[in-house]
Amino acid sequence: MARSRESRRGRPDLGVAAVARLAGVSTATVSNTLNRPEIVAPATRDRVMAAIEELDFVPNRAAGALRTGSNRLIGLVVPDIVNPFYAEITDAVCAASSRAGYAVSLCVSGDDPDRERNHFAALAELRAAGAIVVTLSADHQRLERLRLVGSHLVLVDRRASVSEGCSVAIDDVLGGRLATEHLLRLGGPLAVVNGDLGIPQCAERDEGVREALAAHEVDPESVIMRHVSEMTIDNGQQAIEEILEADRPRAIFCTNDQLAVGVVRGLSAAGLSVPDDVAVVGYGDLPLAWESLVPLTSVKQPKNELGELAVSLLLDELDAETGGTEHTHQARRLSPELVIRESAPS
Amino acid sequence: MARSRESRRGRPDLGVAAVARLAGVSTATVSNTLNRPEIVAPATRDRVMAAIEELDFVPNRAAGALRTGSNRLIGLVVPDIVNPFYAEITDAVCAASSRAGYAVSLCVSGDDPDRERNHFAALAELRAAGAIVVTLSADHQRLERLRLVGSHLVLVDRRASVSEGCSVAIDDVLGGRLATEHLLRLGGPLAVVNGDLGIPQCAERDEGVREALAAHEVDPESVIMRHVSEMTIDNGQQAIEEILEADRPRAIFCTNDQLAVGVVRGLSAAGLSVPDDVAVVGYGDLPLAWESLVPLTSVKQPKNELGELAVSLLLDELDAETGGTEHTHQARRLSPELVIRESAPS
DNA sequence: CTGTTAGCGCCTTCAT
DNA sequence: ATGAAGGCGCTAACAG
Repeated sequence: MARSRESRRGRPDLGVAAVARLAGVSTATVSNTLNRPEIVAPATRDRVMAAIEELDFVPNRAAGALRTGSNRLIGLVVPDIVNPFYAEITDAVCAASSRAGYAVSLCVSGDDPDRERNHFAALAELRAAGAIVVTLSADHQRLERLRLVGSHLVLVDRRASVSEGCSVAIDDVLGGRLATEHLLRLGGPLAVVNGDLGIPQCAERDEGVREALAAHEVDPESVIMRHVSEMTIDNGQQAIEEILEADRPRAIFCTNDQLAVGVVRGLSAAGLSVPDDVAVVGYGDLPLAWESLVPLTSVKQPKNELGELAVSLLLDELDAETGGTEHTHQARRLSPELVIRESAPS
Repeated sequence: MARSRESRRGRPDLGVAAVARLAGVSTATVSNTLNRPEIVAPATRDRVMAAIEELDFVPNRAAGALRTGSNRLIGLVVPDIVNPFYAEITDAVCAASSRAGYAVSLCVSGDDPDRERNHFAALAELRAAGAIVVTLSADHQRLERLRLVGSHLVLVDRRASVSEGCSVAIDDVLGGRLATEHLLRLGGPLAVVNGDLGIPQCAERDEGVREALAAHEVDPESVIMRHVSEMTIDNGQQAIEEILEADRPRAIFCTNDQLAVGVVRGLSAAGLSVPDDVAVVGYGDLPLAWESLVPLTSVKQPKNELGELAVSLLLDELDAETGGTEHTHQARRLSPELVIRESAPS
């Protein structure tokens, strides 16, 4: 096959041998200057570098990977790249990986097990070093299947049941508590607009609410609890309309920013002022929060750290295998914090 | 190195040879079953498939790539993955690539030439088949440098100066004209809030405005033209405040949705109703547009098609090289369309 | 510190 | 339709 020597657009695909010849050294020395510069004599190293420059040599990683059995490539699976939450995690993962010299293979799964599996098959074929997976709904079994493909994996945004591997998640109980405590200081009746408690995140945020209530000796029965099926702006607006028919809360905690925007909108439509009449706290601190008409006080999830930590846990696991150091799986939790804006000032 | 045979977590890394042995055929037949199933006798094929299944064999793509000189991998460079515009393009690119059996290596460049170059170097080392690049500000020279790395590339969202390669962009002149024509029908004074005309997209949208003006015989001098340095919500709000000091437009075209949201906000603050007193059209059709308090009429850019077309142009170019068919570079332009919502109804 | 050498796993021509 | 064999470019022993 003639083309095999011309993958770089016409120019023949030279190899270490050519560089070695030009520099007057052996191929091993070329390989060493590339992979372990420190063990090569500076003078030789310079000569080799010059030759590389001169020939415009680009090492063929496929060959290296074949030889060493693994690639500096990590897979990233996210359910939805348009969602800013996942987009920010992706951003952080790309940045951290690239800093460590790894490429990132992205798969937008749409939370579809098939696409997830396809991507994993591809990663296995590429002999990727590992993968970072952000799964929305995967059950235990589905996760196990993923682990079986073999590459090391770090789970993001899932409360790891067992420490069968590393994981990074956000402490949503704490988030719920922070939001609730902030609102409780206002003294009036509290309302909570949440999603389906079947969703782990929602359940945890709810738990945080209850913790705060208990700590402040507030009767949970006195709190207006509302659940919507989908956590959208429209449903938020509808929820507040229904609430206002019977009650008049002084403060409302919405377990995501979309709901909060809807609630603020409904409140305004009802002639109520935010935050003067009713204070509102959202969750997620998405762009939506600050772009909102009245900028939202919201629970900020450390998405950057999430991504970075995921990469560093993965790298640690990889280094352990290579360097023989010990690696113990960890289930890390990151603390969110409350960002105070106009919808619920301090 | 003991590990080299254990890249898949403990299980030894079997190869075609093991499969061949189990199936009682030669390695060539295994390879054929994998790559050209149609030329293998169905019976043999089934036996091979069974053996593959049985052994849980995963072909090593690195070896194949080494042999054939290229990988089923395409690189994607975007300036900012959190921006929904680029996120949607990324989404489409991932989907289309994966459908074609290609993996996607993502690089978030931050529009930084260095990161861009790093990623390209990595892609070259991986012998990626090609790359899709969405560049914000790259000058001609920077693009040339990218092409030099050798892999085939498709440019997105840049008006390709010369047809040195394929490109896909949106016809922003048309977008500007559509928006303007829609507003012109209202008859009152028109205002345009745009960004720096040094940005090609802004310049084109401006040109579209002028085209529409000319077509309707409206004196460009009668139009209030305003330019902001950064196209943010805040600047939009400020722009409208300044405009209102001297004028009272009946319709406003903002060249992105952020500006439009700001303008709507400023209008409301001034006690003006949208769209009854003033109609507003945005550009981009981002989530922001429909999440806005008064949902924005906006120019929708076909981001999905952008991404898909980019992939298919790239694949065509690759196939041409492999299959010997002809490929002619094309600079495609996609037409935006106006999405009518409340801020400027029909 | 540097050179020699033997494959990594697969694909592919050539012969059967 | 199938088998045998060589080599893609690089790395990591090991020897010097």
